[in-house]
Amino acid sequence: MTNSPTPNELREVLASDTPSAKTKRDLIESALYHFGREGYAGTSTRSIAQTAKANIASIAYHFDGKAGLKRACINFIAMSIGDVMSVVLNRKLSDIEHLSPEEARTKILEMIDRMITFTQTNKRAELVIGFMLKEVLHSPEEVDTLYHLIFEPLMDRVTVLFSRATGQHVASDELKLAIFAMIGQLLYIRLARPLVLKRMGWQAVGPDELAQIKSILHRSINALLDELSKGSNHA
Amino acid sequence: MTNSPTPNELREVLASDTPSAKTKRDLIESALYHFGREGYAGTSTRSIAQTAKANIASIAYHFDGKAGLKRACINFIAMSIGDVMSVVLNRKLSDIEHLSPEEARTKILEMIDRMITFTQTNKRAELVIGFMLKEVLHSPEEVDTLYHLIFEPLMDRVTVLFSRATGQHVASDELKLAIFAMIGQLLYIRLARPLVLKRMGWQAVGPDELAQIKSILHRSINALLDELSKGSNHA
DNA sequence: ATTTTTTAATCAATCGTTTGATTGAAAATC
DNA sequence: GATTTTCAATCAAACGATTGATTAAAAAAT
Repeated sequence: MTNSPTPNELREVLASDTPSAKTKRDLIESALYHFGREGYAGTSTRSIAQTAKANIASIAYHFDGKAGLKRACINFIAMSIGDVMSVVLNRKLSDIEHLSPEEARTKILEMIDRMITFTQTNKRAELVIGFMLKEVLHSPEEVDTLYHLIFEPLMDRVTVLFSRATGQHVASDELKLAIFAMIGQLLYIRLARPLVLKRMGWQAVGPDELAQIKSILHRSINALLDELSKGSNHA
Repeated sequence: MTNSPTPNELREVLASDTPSAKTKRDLIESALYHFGREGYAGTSTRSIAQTAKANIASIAYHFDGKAGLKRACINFIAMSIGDVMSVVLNRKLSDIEHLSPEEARTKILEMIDRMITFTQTNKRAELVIGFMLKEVLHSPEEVDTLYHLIFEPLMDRVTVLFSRATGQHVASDELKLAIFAMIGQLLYIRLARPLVLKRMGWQAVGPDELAQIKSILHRSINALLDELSKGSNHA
C-alpha cells in the first residue's frame, strides 16, 4: 500500500498481525515521536527507521516516502482523537439537539474532563500535540485534512451542546468564539507544560496536579457558560 | 560579536546605524520570518541570507552560526514582548500591590486588550508565536531564557493584579493556574487562526473581527475573575 | 513457486560551515 | 596633509557531511 489510507482503513490495517502491519505501526510510532520532537524537516528517515528497528527503504515501500509517512501520521492522529472523542462524536446530532440545559452542561463538563485527562496523562498525547504544533499549521491541505476529519464534526456537536446549555443560537458567532476560548484553556495548559511546571514548582503532572487543573478549568468553563447564558431564555 | 547579547544590549546594537547593525537587523528579521514559517531545521542559512540580502558567511561572522542566530532571535523576541508588555512590566511590584479590586480588574482588562491587539494584528506576532511554539518550547535552555527574561517577571505582576482583583492570596495555586487558563484563551485563538478563519467563515481578522474576539474574551475573563472572587472578602 | 518484505549499497542534491580574497573607511605613521 | 597600516565587513567558491530516494538482490511469507 503506497497511498494514504483513511483513519478507518488505517485502524484495520494497523490492527492486523501481518509482518507489514507491525512494520507500519513501528514506523508511524517512531515518526510521530521524531516529528513531534525535532519537527518534520529536522527528522531524518534514518533516525525514524532506526527507532522503529526497520530499514530506511521500508519507509518508501510502505508509505511512498517521508511525505507519505507524514500523511499516515496525520490520519493516525485523526484516528486517535476520534477514539478519545467518541463519546461526543458517536452521538448523532439529533441525539443532542434536545438535551436540557442541565444535561447539556453535564455533557460538556464530561467531555472537558476526558480531553484534559487525555492531553495531560496519555503518553501519546505529548507526541500528538508536538506533532500538530510543528506541522499542522504549515501546509494548507494538511490543515484541511484534520479540519474536516476531526475538528469540524467535533465543533459542530460541541456548538450544539453549548447552544443547549446557554440558550444561545447555534449559529451565534460569540458561541463559536467562546468554544475556541474554552478549548484554548485546556490545550494551552498542556502545550505550555514546561512553563507550567516551572511556574507551579511541580516536577510532573500526577493525579494531584491533574485534579487541580481539572478544578480550575471546571470553574472557569462553568463561569463562561453562565456568562453566555445571560440574557437568554431557557425553556 | 559572536556571543549572544542580552535583550537590552541587543536593543542598543540594533538601534545603531553602523553597517553591521543593519546586517544584523536584516538577518534577524529574515531568520524570524523563515524560522516562524518553516521551522528552524526546515530553514536553510542560504534562504536566510537571500531574504536578508546578505552573504551566507555573514551569519557565521555576526552570530557564530545558525544556532547563534536562533539565540539572537529569542533575545529579540524577549525584547519585543518586553516592549509590548511595558505597561505592566514597567510598574514596580510595590505600585500594583495596593490597587483596589476595581483598579486591578481595569488594569487586567487593559493588559488583555493590548495582548489581543498585539497577537492578532502585529505583523510580527505570527512569526514570533510560530517560532516560539515550534522551536523554543522544546529546548530546556531556551525555555529558561524566555522564562526568566519575560515570563516570570510578567507572571509575577499579573499574579499580584489577579490577587488584588479577586481577593485570593498571591501564592494561591488556583490563582496561578487561572492565569494560565486566561493566557491560553487569547493565545490559542491566535495560533489556531487557520482553524478560526475556517470555522468563523472569515477571510481575515480585521477591525470587526478583532472587536468580536475582544468582546468574548473580555466577557470570559471577567466571568473567570468573578468566579475566583467568590468566597473571598474584598476590603 | 510466487509474492511480499527486508536488506545493504549507492545516487544526486542540499545542508551548515569554512576559506581566502577583496572592499572601504578609520587609525596610525610619516 | 599625504601615505601607510589596520581592521571590520562582505563576497564568491568550495568543503565534508548528511539528506531523501533509489536500486537490485536476499530473505521471508504465503
